[in-house]
Amino acid sequence: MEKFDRVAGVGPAALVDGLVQLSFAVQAVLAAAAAEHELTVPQVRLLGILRDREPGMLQLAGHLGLDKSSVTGLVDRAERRGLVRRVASRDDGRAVRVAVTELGRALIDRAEGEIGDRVRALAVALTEAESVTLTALLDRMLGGRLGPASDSTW
Amino acid sequence: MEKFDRVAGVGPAALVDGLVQLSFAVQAVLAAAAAEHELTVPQVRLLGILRDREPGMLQLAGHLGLDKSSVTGLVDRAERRGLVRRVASRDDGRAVRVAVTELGRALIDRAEGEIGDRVRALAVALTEAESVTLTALLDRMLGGRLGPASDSTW
DNA sequence: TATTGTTATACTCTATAACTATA
DNA sequence: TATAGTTATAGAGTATAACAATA
Repeated sequence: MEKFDRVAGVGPAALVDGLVQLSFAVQAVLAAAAAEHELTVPQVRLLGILRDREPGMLQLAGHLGLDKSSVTGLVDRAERRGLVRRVASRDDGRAVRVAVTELGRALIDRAEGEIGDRVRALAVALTEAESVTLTALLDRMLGGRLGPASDSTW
Repeated sequence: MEKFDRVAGVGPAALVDGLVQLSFAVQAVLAAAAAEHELTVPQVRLLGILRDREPGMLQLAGHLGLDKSSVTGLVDRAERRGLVRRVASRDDGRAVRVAVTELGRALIDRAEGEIGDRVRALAVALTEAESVTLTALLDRMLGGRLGPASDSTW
């Protein structure tokens, strides 16, 4: 006991604080980078998922962790802007699949580039070795979900 | 070059991905813990700031990074629930200060306890040494803002 | 009956612009 | 005039409950 009390910024409380503060910093960067392309964070997530998928509304809701009715609105707004389109399923008259348009794909590519730049900038204070260490720790915390960039969905 | 291509989950892209994924994980935990006490994340931030301050609306807007009109709404909803109250300033007839009530203080204490537990749980996969390393890296990224827990504001 | 998706409704959060009251 | 705060308005995002159409 008394293992941490003497050093400010160390110990379980500082870890919680750091994780929370960092999450706000990352989200702020995400929102700002998205806004630069007239997107919101949920819209970026939506388009990111659609980059290599053409899911139904329920699958989309599952990916996003949202209610299906929320996804209806999200897709409505994206469709109104020409970023995605609903495609009627041939085998199931009730179902639709959601596909990204060329416009949407171009937009998400640019937005994610900007997001990458800005998030990377959060780590400029770290040496390359520290970045590698951090990446490994994040991977452990996320249960090894940090795979090849291709299926980075968040 | 070709420094990273061979190992999945390492390299700048994996770092960006990890930071983004972690930020979503932390925010989800925050929202869930807050909801358990019928709070939202912005309400938790508000009450957290008021734990050791009694700021005016503009100062509050500064702390939260929001427009003053947004803060009006935030404080309105908290006041309606009896969590905060507006106190008229004696020296300036235009100004109000916002103070947390006993009810609000009790609520934020419980909510932050739960948040601490749940955020800590995100790091269970790490050894104690790794946690210390991670905390130090977070501190570096945040520009040394991880001080004693007392002024943890986010 | 069960499933897929939309609609109706309601709320929180946020911003911009215009306004009130005081300084 | 400048400042502190509110109001009016608008829009995104989210959920719950009820509904329509198809399976």
